Amino acid sequence: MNLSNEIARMLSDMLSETGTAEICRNEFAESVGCAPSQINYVITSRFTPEMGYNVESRRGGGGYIRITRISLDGRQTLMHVVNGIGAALDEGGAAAIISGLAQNDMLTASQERLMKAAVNDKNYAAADRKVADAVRAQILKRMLVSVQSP
Amino acid sequence: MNLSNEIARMLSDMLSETGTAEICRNEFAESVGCAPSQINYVITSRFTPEMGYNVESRRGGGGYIRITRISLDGRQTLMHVVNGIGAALDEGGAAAIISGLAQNDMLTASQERLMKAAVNDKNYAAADRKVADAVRAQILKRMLVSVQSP
DNA sequence: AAGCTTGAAAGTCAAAGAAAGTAAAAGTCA
DNA sequence: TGACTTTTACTTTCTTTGACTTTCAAGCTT
Repeated sequence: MNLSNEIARMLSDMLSETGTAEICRNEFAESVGCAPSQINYVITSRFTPEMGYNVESRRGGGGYIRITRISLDGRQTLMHVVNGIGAALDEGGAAAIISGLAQNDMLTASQERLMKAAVNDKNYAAADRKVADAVRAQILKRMLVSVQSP
Repeated sequence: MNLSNEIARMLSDMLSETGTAEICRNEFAESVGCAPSQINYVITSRFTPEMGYNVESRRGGGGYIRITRISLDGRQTLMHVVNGIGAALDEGGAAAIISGLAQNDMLTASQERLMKAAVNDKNYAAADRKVADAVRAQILKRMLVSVQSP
Protein backbone atom coordinates (compact mmCIF):
# COMPACT_ATOMS: atom_id res chain seq x y z
CA MET A 1 0.00 0.00 0.00
CA ASN A 2 1.37 3.40 -0.87
CA LEU A 3 1.76 6.22 1.58
CA SER A 4 -0.97 8.44 0.25
CA ASN A 5 -3.56 5.73 0.60
CA GLU A 6 -2.31 5.00 4.08
CA ILE A 7 -2.68 8.65 5.06
CA ALA A 8 -6.13 8.83 3.51
CA ARG A 9 -7.17 5.76 5.46
CA MET A 10 -5.97 7.31 8.73
CA LEU A 11 -7.93 10.47 8.06
CA SER A 12 -11.00 8.51 7.09
CA ASP A 13 -10.75 6.54 10.30
CA MET A 14 -10.67 9.70 12.37
CA LEU A 15 -13.62 11.01 10.44
CA SER A 16 -15.74 7.97 11.00
CA GLU A 17 -14.85 7.79 14.68
CA THR A 18 -15.46 11.35 15.74
CA GLY A 19 -17.08 12.98 12.75
CA THR A 20 -14.13 15.22 12.07
CA ALA A 21 -10.43 14.79 11.38
CA GLU A 22 -8.39 17.56 12.90
CA ILE A 23 -4.63 17.48 12.69
CA CYS A 24 -1.51 19.59 13.06
CA ARG A 25 0.01 19.08 9.69
CA ASN A 26 3.70 18.98 10.58
CA GLU A 27 3.21 16.81 13.62
CA PHE A 28 0.96 14.41 11.73
CA ALA A 29 3.41 14.24 8.83
CA GLU A 30 6.18 13.42 11.26
CA SER A 31 4.16 10.65 12.85
CA VAL A 32 3.50 9.17 9.44
CA GLY A 33 7.05 9.76 8.29
CA CYS A 34 6.51 11.89 5.22
CA ALA A 35 7.00 15.44 4.02
CA PRO A 36 4.40 17.85 5.40
CA SER A 37 3.26 18.88 1.97
CA GLN A 38 2.25 15.33 1.23
CA ILE A 39 -0.64 15.82 3.58
CA ASN A 40 -1.81 18.61 1.30
CA TYR A 41 -1.46 16.34 -1.68
CA VAL A 42 -3.61 13.69 -0.08
CA ILE A 43 -6.24 16.21 0.88
CA THR A 44 -6.43 17.87 -2.50
CA SER A 45 -6.57 14.55 -4.30
CA ARG A 46 -8.93 12.67 -1.99
CA PHE A 47 -10.91 15.00 0.23
CA THR A 48 -12.42 17.41 -2.26
CA PRO A 49 -15.88 18.98 -2.19
CA GLU A 50 -16.71 16.77 -5.15
CA MET A 51 -16.15 13.85 -2.83
CA GLY A 52 -18.25 15.38 -0.11
CA TYR A 53 -15.59 16.80 2.15
CA ASN A 54 -15.17 20.17 3.71
CA VAL A 55 -11.68 21.37 4.63
CA GLU A 56 -10.75 24.28 6.86
CA SER A 57 -7.30 25.29 8.01
CA ARG A 58 -5.28 27.92 9.74
CA ARG A 59 -1.59 28.82 9.52
CA GLY A 60 0.75 30.16 12.14
CA GLY A 61 1.25 29.10 15.73
CA GLY A 62 -1.52 26.77 16.80
CA GLY A 63 -2.43 26.10 13.17
CA TYR A 64 -4.48 23.09 12.10
CA ILE A 65 -6.23 21.33 9.26
CA ARG A 66 -9.77 20.13 9.84
CA ILE A 67 -11.77 17.88 7.57
CA THR A 68 -15.48 17.24 7.92
CA ARG A 69 -17.85 15.25 5.79
CA ILE A 70 -21.37 15.92 4.68
CA SER A 71 -23.90 13.95 6.66
CA LEU A 72 -25.32 10.70 5.44
CA ASP A 73 -28.74 12.16 5.26
CA GLY A 74 -29.40 12.90 1.62
CA ARG A 75 -25.82 12.27 0.72
CA GLN A 76 -26.40 10.30 -2.44
CA THR A 77 -28.71 12.79 -4.04
CA LEU A 78 -26.64 15.75 -3.13
CA MET A 79 -23.35 14.22 -4.19
CA HIS A 80 -24.95 13.10 -7.38
CA VAL A 81 -25.89 16.68 -8.05
CA VAL A 82 -22.52 18.05 -7.03
CA ASN A 83 -20.78 15.61 -9.32
CA GLY A 84 -23.08 16.55 -12.13
CA ILE A 85 -21.82 20.10 -11.95
CA GLY A 86 -18.89 20.43 -14.28
CA ALA A 87 -16.01 22.87 -14.23
CA ALA A 88 -18.21 25.75 -15.37
CA LEU A 89 -21.80 26.78 -14.92
CA ASP A 90 -23.87 29.75 -16.01
CA GLU A 91 -26.49 31.49 -13.91
CA GLY A 92 -29.42 29.69 -15.49
CA GLY A 93 -27.91 26.28 -14.94
CA ALA A 94 -27.07 27.09 -11.36
CA ALA A 95 -30.53 28.43 -10.62
CA ALA A 96 -32.12 25.33 -12.13
CA ILE A 97 -30.08 23.07 -9.89
CA ILE A 98 -30.94 25.08 -6.82
CA SER A 99 -34.65 25.18 -7.64
CA GLY A 100 -34.67 21.46 -8.25
CA LEU A 101 -33.16 20.71 -4.87
CA ALA A 102 -35.52 23.12 -3.15
CA GLN A 103 -38.51 21.47 -4.74
CA ASN A 104 -37.34 18.17 -3.37
CA ASP A 105 -37.07 19.67 0.08
CA MET A 106 -33.35 19.28 0.14
CA LEU A 107 -32.94 23.00 0.71
CA THR A 108 -34.91 25.42 2.84
CA ALA A 109 -36.36 28.56 1.28
CA SER A 110 -33.71 30.60 3.02
CA GLN A 111 -30.94 28.46 1.63
CA GLU A 112 -32.43 28.66 -1.80
CA ARG A 113 -32.55 32.45 -1.71
CA LEU A 114 -29.03 32.69 -0.42
CA MET A 115 -27.60 30.39 -3.06
CA LYS A 116 -29.39 32.13 -5.85
CA ALA A 117 -28.04 35.42 -4.61
CA ALA A 118 -24.54 33.97 -4.73
CA VAL A 119 -24.77 32.68 -8.29
CA ASN A 120 -26.47 35.81 -9.66
CA ASP A 121 -24.69 36.95 -12.78
CA LYS A 122 -24.50 40.56 -11.64
CA ASN A 123 -21.94 39.56 -9.05
CA TYR A 124 -19.52 38.46 -11.71
CA ALA A 125 -19.27 41.61 -13.79
CA ALA A 126 -15.61 42.03 -12.91
CA ALA A 127 -14.70 38.66 -14.35
CA ASP A 128 -14.92 37.56 -17.92
CA ARG A 129 -17.43 34.94 -18.80
CA LYS A 130 -15.27 31.84 -18.65
CA VAL A 131 -13.75 32.79 -15.35
CA ALA A 132 -17.16 33.72 -13.96
CA ASP A 133 -18.65 30.38 -14.89
CA ALA A 134 -15.72 28.50 -13.41
CA VAL A 135 -15.89 30.40 -10.13
CA ARG A 136 -19.65 30.03 -9.94
CA ALA A 137 -19.41 26.27 -10.36
CA GLN A 138 -16.94 26.05 -7.49
CA ILE A 139 -19.03 28.25 -5.26
CA LEU A 140 -22.17 26.26 -5.84
CA LYS A 141 -20.42 22.97 -5.15
CA ARG A 142 -18.93 24.24 -1.95
CA MET A 143 -22.20 25.73 -0.78
CA LEU A 144 -24.05 22.51 -1.43
CA VAL A 145 -21.53 20.49 0.49
CA SER A 146 -21.57 22.98 3.34
CA VAL A 147 -25.33 22.77 3.70
CA GLN A 148 -25.12 19.16 4.67
CA SER A 149 -22.13 19.42 6.96
CA PRO A 150 -22.62 19.18 10.71
CA MET B 1 -4.35 25.47 22.35
CA ASN B 2 -2.31 28.55 21.56
CA LEU B 3 -2.04 31.57 23.77
CA SER B 4 -4.03 33.97 21.63
CA ASN B 5 -7.01 31.66 21.54
CA GLU B 6 -6.77 31.17 25.28
CA ILE B 7 -6.79 34.92 25.86
CA ALA B 8 -9.68 35.39 23.48
CA ARG B 9 -11.64 32.72 25.33
CA MET B 10 -11.05 34.41 28.67
CA LEU B 11 -12.24 37.71 27.31
CA SER B 12 -15.28 36.11 25.72
CA ASP B 13 -16.13 34.47 29.01
CA MET B 14 -16.03 37.78 30.83
CA LEU B 15 -18.17 39.29 28.11
CA SER B 16 -20.85 36.68 28.29
CA GLU B 17 -20.91 36.70 32.09
CA THR B 18 -21.15 40.38 32.77
CA GLY B 19 -21.75 41.94 29.40
CA THR B 20 -18.38 43.65 29.32
CA ALA B 21 -14.75 42.64 29.62
CA GLU B 22 -12.71 45.24 31.43
CA ILE B 23 -9.07 44.60 32.22
CA CYS B 24 -5.83 46.27 33.20
CA ARG B 25 -3.64 45.24 30.36
CA ASN B 26 -0.34 44.70 32.14
CA GLU B 27 -1.85 42.95 35.10
CA PHE B 28 -3.94 40.72 32.87
CA ALA B 29 -0.94 39.92 30.67
CA GLU B 30 1.03 38.97 33.74
CA SER B 31 -1.71 36.67 34.98
CA VAL B 32 -1.79 34.97 31.59
CA GLY B 33 1.98 34.96 31.30
CA CYS B 34 2.52 36.83 28.07
CA ALA B 35 3.83 40.14 26.79
CA PRO B 36 1.41 43.00 27.35
CA SER B 37 1.33 43.84 23.67
CA GLN B 38 -0.06 40.42 22.95
CA ILE B 39 -3.31 41.55 24.49
CA ASN B 40 -3.44 44.24 21.83
CA TYR B 41 -2.77 41.66 19.17
CA VAL B 42 -5.62 39.48 20.33
CA ILE B 43 -7.98 42.40 20.45
CA THR B 44 -7.11 43.72 17.03
CA SER B 45 -7.31 40.29 15.47
CA ARG B 46 -10.42 38.95 17.21
CA PHE B 47 -12.50 41.75 18.69
CA THR B 48 -12.90 44.04 15.74
CA PRO B 49 -15.89 46.21 14.92
CA GLU B 50 -16.58 43.92 11.95
CA MET B 51 -17.04 41.14 14.45
CA GLY B 52 -19.40 43.22 16.50
CA TYR B 53 -17.17 44.49 19.28
CA ASN B 54 -16.47 47.89 20.65
CA VAL B 55 -13.17 48.62 22.38
CA GLU B 56 -12.40 51.59 24.62
CA SER B 57 -9.25 52.20 26.60
CA ARG B 58 -7.35 54.68 28.60
CA ARG B 59 -3.62 55.04 29.28
CA GLY B 60 -1.85 56.31 32.33
CA GLY B 61 -2.39 55.48 35.97
CA GLY B 62 -5.61 53.60 36.46
CA GLY B 63 -5.71 52.78 32.75
CA TYR B 64 -7.93 50.03 31.37
CA ILE B 65 -9.18 48.29 28.27
CA ARG B 66 -12.89 47.67 27.99
CA ILE B 67 -14.60 45.50 25.40
CA THR B 68 -18.34 45.52 24.85
CA ARG B 69 -20.64 44.09 22.23
CA ILE B 70 -22.07 46.38 19.65
CA SER B 71 -25.80 46.10 19.94
CA LEU B 72 -27.19 45.52 16.52
CA ASP B 73 -30.79 45.93 15.64
CA GLY B 74 -32.36 44.40 12.64
CA ARG B 75 -32.59 45.64 9.13
CA GLN B 76 -30.83 48.96 9.45
CA THR B 77 -27.72 47.31 10.74
CA LEU B 78 -27.64 44.75 8.01
CA MET B 79 -27.92 47.48 5.41
CA HIS B 80 -25.30 49.43 7.28
CA VAL B 81 -22.94 46.51 7.03
CA VAL B 82 -23.72 46.05 3.36
CA ASN B 83 -23.02 49.69 2.68
CA GLY B 84 -19.76 49.43 4.55
CA ILE B 85 -18.48 46.75 2.23
CA GLY B 86 -16.36 48.32 -0.46
CA ALA B 87 -15.65 47.22 -3.98
CA ALA B 88 -13.28 44.44 -2.99
CA LEU B 89 -12.96 42.06 -0.07
CA ASP B 90 -10.62 39.23 0.76
CA GLU B 91 -11.62 35.98 2.41
CA GLY B 92 -10.53 37.02 5.88
CA GLY B 93 -12.46 40.25 5.75
CA ALA B 94 -15.56 38.53 4.48
CA ALA B 95 -15.37 35.83 7.13
CA ALA B 96 -14.98 38.45 9.86
CA ILE B 97 -18.12 40.23 8.74
CA ILE B 98 -20.08 37.01 8.59
CA SER B 99 -18.88 35.87 12.02
CA GLY B 100 -19.76 39.22 13.50
CA LEU B 101 -23.28 39.10 12.21
CA ALA B 102 -23.72 35.53 13.33
CA GLN B 103 -22.50 36.35 16.82
CA ASN B 104 -25.07 39.08 17.03
CA ASP B 105 -27.77 36.64 16.00
CA MET B 106 -28.38 38.36 12.74
CA LEU B 107 -27.59 35.16 10.86
CA THR B 108 -28.39 31.55 11.62
CA ALA B 109 -25.63 28.99 11.83
CA SER B 110 -26.79 27.57 8.53
CA GLN B 111 -26.60 30.95 6.84
CA GLU B 112 -23.21 31.55 8.32
CA ARG B 113 -21.86 28.26 6.98
CA LEU B 114 -23.33 28.82 3.57
CA MET B 115 -21.93 32.30 3.25
CA LYS B 116 -18.49 31.26 4.40
CA ALA B 117 -18.55 28.49 1.83
CA ALA B 118 -19.35 31.05 -0.85
CA VAL B 119 -16.53 33.41 0.05
CA ASN B 120 -13.94 30.66 0.49
CA ASP B 121 -10.81 31.54 -1.42
CA LYS B 122 -10.51 28.12 -2.98
CA ASN B 123 -13.53 28.89 -5.15
CA TYR B 124 -11.74 31.73 -6.83
CA ALA B 125 -8.65 29.95 -8.12
CA ALA B 126 -9.68 30.63 -11.72
CA ALA B 127 -9.71 34.38 -11.18
CA ASP B 128 -6.80 36.58 -10.34
CA ARG B 129 -6.72 38.21 -6.98
CA LYS B 130 -8.22 41.58 -7.82
CA VAL B 131 -11.08 40.08 -9.77
CA ALA B 132 -11.69 37.52 -7.05
CA ASP B 133 -11.92 40.16 -4.37
CA ALA B 134 -14.30 42.26 -6.44
CA VAL B 135 -16.59 39.33 -7.18
CA ARG B 136 -16.51 38.17 -3.59
CA ALA B 137 -17.58 41.59 -2.35
CA GLN B 138 -20.54 41.60 -4.72
CA ILE B 139 -21.58 38.12 -3.73
CA LEU B 140 -21.46 38.86 -0.04
CA LYS B 141 -23.50 42.02 -0.43
CA ARG B 142 -26.14 40.28 -2.47
CA MET B 143 -26.32 37.37 -0.05
CA LEU B 144 -26.74 39.71 2.91
CA VAL B 145 -29.50 41.61 1.19
CA SER B 146 -31.22 38.34 0.33
CA VAL B 147 -31.28 37.34 3.98
CA GLN B 148 -33.39 40.28 5.04
CA SER B 149 -35.97 40.09 2.27
CA PRO B 150 -38.06 36.99 2.76
C1' DA C 1 -4.50 78.28 40.07
C1' DA C 2 -1.25 77.29 36.16
C1' DG C 3 2.28 74.99 34.68
C1' DC C 4 5.91 71.39 35.27
C1' DT C 5 7.61 66.69 36.55
C1' DT C 6 7.18 62.01 36.99
C1' DG C 7 5.74 57.44 37.01
C1' DA C 8 2.19 54.40 35.46
C1' DA C 9 -0.27 52.81 32.17
C1' DA C 10 -1.68 51.63 27.14
C1' DG C 11 -0.23 51.94 21.94
C1' DT C 12 2.76 50.94 17.92
C1' DC C 13 5.93 48.75 15.08
C1' DA C 14 9.11 45.64 13.56
C1' DA C 15 11.67 41.37 14.08
C1' DA C 16 11.68 36.54 15.09
C1' DG C 17 9.21 32.25 15.29
C1' DA C 18 5.64 28.78 14.06
C1' DA C 19 2.70 26.58 11.04
C1' DA C 20 0.25 25.73 6.68
C1' DG C 21 0.25 26.55 1.34
C1' DT C 22 2.29 26.21 -3.36
C1' DA C 23 4.95 24.97 -7.40
C1' DA C 24 7.84 22.27 -9.51
C1' DA C 25 11.37 18.79 -9.75
C1' DA C 26 12.24 13.99 -9.05
C1' DG C 27 10.70 9.38 -8.43
C1' DT C 28 7.51 5.28 -9.23
C1' DC C 29 4.70 2.18 -11.46
C1' DA C 30 1.30 0.29 -14.71
C1' DT D 1 5.00 7.18 -21.62
C1' DG D 2 1.80 9.21 -18.74
C1' DA D 3 -0.49 9.54 -14.48
C1' DC D 4 0.20 9.43 -9.84
C1' DT D 5 3.26 10.02 -5.70
C1' DT D 6 6.93 12.03 -2.93
C1' DT D 7 10.17 15.48 -1.81
C1' DT D 8 12.32 20.03 -1.86
C1' DA D 9 12.57 24.79 -1.70
C1' DC D 10 10.21 28.63 -1.11
C1' DT D 11 5.95 31.73 0.20
C1' DT D 12 2.30 33.37 2.99
C1' DT D 13 -0.14 33.82 7.15
C1' DC D 14 -0.57 33.98 12.03
C1' DT D 15 1.66 34.41 16.68
C1' DT D 16 4.81 36.10 20.17
C1' DT D 17 8.03 39.23 21.97
C1' DG D 18 10.70 43.42 22.84
C1' DA D 19 11.98 48.12 22.28
C1' DC D 20 10.26 52.32 21.95
C1' DT D 21 6.34 56.07 22.02
C1' DT D 22 2.33 58.36 23.64
C1' DT D 23 -1.05 59.50 27.00
C1' DC D 24 -2.85 60.20 31.48
C1' DA D 25 -3.28 61.29 36.61
C1' DA D 26 -1.31 63.12 40.45
C1' DG D 27 1.79 65.58 43.04
C1' DC D 28 5.01 69.62 43.19
C1' DT D 29 6.51 74.28 42.36
C1' DT D 30 5.81 79.00 41.85
